[in-house]
Amino acid sequence: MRGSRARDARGPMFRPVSARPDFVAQEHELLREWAERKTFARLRAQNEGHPRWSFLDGPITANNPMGVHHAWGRTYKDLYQRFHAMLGEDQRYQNGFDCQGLWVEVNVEKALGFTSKRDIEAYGIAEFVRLCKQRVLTYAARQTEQSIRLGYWMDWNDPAELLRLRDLMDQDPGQQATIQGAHGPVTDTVEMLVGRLGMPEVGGSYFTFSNENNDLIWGFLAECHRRGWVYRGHDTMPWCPRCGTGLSQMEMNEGYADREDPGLTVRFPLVDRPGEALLVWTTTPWTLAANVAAAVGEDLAYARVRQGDDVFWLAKGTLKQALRGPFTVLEETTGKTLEGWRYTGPFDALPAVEAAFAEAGYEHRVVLWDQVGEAEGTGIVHVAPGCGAEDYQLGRSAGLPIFGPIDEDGRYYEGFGWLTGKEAPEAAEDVVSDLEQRGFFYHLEPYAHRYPHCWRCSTPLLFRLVDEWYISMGPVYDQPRETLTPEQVDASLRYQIMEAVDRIRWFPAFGHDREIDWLLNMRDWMISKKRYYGLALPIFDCQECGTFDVIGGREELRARAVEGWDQLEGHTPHRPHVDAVRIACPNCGAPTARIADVGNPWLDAGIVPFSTIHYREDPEYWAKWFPVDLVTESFPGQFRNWFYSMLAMSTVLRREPPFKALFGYATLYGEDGRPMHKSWGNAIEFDEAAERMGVDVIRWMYASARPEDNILFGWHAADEARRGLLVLWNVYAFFVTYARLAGWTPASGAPAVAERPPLDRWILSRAAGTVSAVEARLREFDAEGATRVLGAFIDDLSTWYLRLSRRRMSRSTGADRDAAFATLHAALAGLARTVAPILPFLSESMYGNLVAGVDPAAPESVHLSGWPAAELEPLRDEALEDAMALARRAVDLSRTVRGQAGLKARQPLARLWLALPGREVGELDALLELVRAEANVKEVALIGDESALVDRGVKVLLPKVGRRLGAKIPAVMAAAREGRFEIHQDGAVTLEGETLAADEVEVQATPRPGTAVAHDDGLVVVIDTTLTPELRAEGDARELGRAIQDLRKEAELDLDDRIELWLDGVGRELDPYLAPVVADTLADVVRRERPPEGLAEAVVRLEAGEARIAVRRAGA
RNA sequence: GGGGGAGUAGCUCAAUCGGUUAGAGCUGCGGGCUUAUAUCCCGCUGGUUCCAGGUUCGAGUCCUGGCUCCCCUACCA
Repeated sequence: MRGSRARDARGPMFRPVSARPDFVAQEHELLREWAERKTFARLRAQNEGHPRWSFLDGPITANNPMGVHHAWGRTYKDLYQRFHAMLGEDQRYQNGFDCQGLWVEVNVEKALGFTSKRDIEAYGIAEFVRLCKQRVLTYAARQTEQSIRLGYWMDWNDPAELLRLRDLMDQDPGQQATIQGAHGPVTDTVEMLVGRLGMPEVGGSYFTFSNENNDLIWGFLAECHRRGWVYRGHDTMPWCPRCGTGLSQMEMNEGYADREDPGLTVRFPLVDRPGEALLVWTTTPWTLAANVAAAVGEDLAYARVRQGDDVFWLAKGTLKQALRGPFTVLEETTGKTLEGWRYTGPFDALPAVEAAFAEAGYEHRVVLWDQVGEAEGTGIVHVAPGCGAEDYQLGRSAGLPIFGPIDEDGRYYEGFGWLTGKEAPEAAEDVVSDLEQRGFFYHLEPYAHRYPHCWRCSTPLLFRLVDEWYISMGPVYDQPRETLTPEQVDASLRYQIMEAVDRIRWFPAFGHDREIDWLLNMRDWMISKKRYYGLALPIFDCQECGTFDVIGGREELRARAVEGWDQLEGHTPHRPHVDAVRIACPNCGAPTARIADVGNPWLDAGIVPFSTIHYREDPEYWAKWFPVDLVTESFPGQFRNWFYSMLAMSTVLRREPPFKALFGYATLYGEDGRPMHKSWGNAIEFDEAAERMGVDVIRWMYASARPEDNILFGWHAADEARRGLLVLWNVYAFFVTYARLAGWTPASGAPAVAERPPLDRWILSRAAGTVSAVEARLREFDAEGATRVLGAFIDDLSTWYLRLSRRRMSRSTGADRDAAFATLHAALAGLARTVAPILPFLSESMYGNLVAGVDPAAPESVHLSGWPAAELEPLRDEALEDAMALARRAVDLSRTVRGQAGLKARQPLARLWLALPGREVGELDALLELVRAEANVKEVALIGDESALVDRGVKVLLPKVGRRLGAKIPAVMAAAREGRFEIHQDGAVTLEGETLAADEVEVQATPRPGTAVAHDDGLVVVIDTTLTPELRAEGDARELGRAIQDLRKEAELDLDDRIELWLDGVGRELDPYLAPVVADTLADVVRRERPPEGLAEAVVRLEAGEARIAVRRAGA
């Protein structure tokens, strides 16, 4: 139990630690403890007023429970904030929820069973918007709980309070309520309280539906308008007939998918050439009702062909692909000839078509268009300016009549005869059969292509003539950026944004170029949506004189309102209340209403560097925290979404970047490399992952992932990560186990570090180096590099330090034992603090036991303990680290050599010869002793590489001499391989008559065939394979020792149980070597006789023959 | 359709300025060490470096052509 500290005369002792930890249970316990002790609040208080580190959270859409992919980003967000907190820096800790827009609307519609916008209007916009807000509160509460579970330390709202507001809103949004704010209770109507979430007086997460957020976007839009950048576009836009809204360019990219459409070839009879017709191809038959012209390429070759009784015109290059059946070419000409030819359109009789043509005084004719090609179709393009953006452009420049055939649900308008009221895409079949009956049909075959779909509801998009609102991005100059004049940049917002982009550090670095690329290519920003729940665009459009104005804030609106203010008073600035307000048109004075449109949701997220840092209410505060030090999000999509909108808005408002660094990461997939999908069985819910994997394991997986690569997330990957953490845990568990046995605590004392053996000083140096390397990596947002550094240290600690020091802790006494305990304790405590930002639970558990539990003066949480770099730095000794690396490699080589010679590691050998690379090695004697013990040899002898024990080899440094030697290279290399060379006094080498200077070759020791030798980078190890009877006997004794230990384990004896030992069939030649075995195995009594029945016993195969052994707990 | 990037062991990825025997980790198999370990160590298996040409003493690397995949971008009918 935590808190129940064992105490004896020496003070508190470590609490026992299981070697089979339940990480998940431990995490829950620590969450409770942090909550009880208010650890996070204490951390904030501890750093208050210190130098600042400003992190800005990208809002998570509060529309569903949080997924494991969100946990990836939230791991980064939390670990960098924790790291900077340990550096003592003051932070804001404000989470954000993205609240407005189609995401939420679609889900609420689904819940209500709605299928169209008419359903919403019938239901009531006010009610609908209220349900949208309630949904946001529901999932904000849910995601808050999940984030807390992840260990994410933020200034969270109490989830229960969010749900209470939701329920109060459900009863009556107008009722008064009180919530506990940051500085005391706050009372307001429920609706307004919700609108004030995240504000300074309320605290907690920010919500993009807040009054302040909406208000500041109004200010931004008004500023754009002041500069003349806001305009209304009358254009043909991609349109989702289900959602009843246009899509911006940013949204278009999400929804491309393969689709099959009817590829229809129709005939347009020529008015002035009886019996002849143009052949025209389209994949959208429903647009034929809006046909206005047929376009041909001016210089393209066209042919007049006869097929039976028919004569057709089409591009020469398309004859084979477009025509069915035999044909005869009658004539060839260029597109220019066809210009102006009149033809009969397929739906000329429809009233709407007649009216549009009559108004324009126009008849169907052939026009020239440079975009016409022959790759598909007939080389004659059906032009419907009301049904396609390019058609629209052509229509405008050629002065053609422009009319759109469909309404916002995708149904034909009045005036389209039998088509009226039909859904346009579904009408295709009827259109085809109608054309067949009326003689316009030529051919139909399915056509597969990539077609845009609504990214939200997957409905195929239509192209529809609408009014939308835009922010102009300014001209694109056809010249390199560096040659632009300041005047040119001042005239183009996109280049101003690019200047901000240049001033930001992008991780990974390609982000910079990708953002610039987007800015160069993007069109004007479409900011309107014909929907209900979202930012109310503050554009007031006078129906009398056509002037529009943009209102910059709620107060301005109040001041300028001439009617309807009372209906908005007391409400958040959402539809429908805001729709009631009228202002006086600045031009003609007429009462003017707001346009019905709501805003693009990226406006909501883009303003947060201002709204959430109180740009308007507290400029001094804002200036302290802006620009922020870091934003981080998954990068797919965000270069054109959040990153873009923040950059654009900050550039307009401040002409400076809103953040100094951006860290982006890729996409999360299932373990099988495919997107997570419930029906594919590879999806993992966050809650399930947290409770089965443990969040520290999850965080370690995420932190160690390469952020620019997609991550494959799954149970196997989690098991692998857990194995790594268990190594750390077991080192810790070992320490605690033996420290408790020995009664050692930090209060027991230990020799000064300088007095400890090199191995101790080495691991302390490694700990110090690890902290500083981790710090350097985390300062550069390189969590992956940090985990690699930590992993290497854990490996060193476990497989080298602990393995070599184990006996000092389990069997030694006095200063040597204390030095080992103190060293391992310091290494583990330092490691716990270093790993704390990444593994907040595991580190807290270790620290709580190793430090806080035994030292009342220490900070009570690892997260309050500060970054340990400065404390550990004096322990650094890089020369010792280099030397140790060499020693470890020598031991590895000795094992390789033993393997070659068939000698077990347990078999002592008389001698090991070692040739070191030329450089200086510090503390040589101590290290050689270490190698001796670890390699299990009686003596280590140093040899030079000229020793008779090894051959010498020559490595030709090709990069240096390759150019000079040229064609002689193969012969020279062969000579080097075969040992045909002469080494001169000065180090030069002659091969095949070519003399190479000393710096052009590397002379190295190589194994001589037939000896047990291994080498690596100048290091050579040779062993004496001769076994004397004494060595064999000693080896047998050690084998016996191992077998006894096995038996103890098998008999489930405690580590400190004394035993009685039976050795049957063990020869007297082993006697000189049995003393350490008896001591190690804690044997009080040794009986050289057959063991009695019923004991734990085993048969051991020794060099000297089989022996039977048995153990029994002493006194049992 | 346009632009960019990448194809190397069963999987994930290295390989300096072109340098001669293409390496790691994971997986698999064999062996070893160990009363902290679920670990670790050693070895083995595994390669047409996408394909076809070219340049060079030498090509995974450079050049040409093709194939495949990924990313960015894009309503050509």
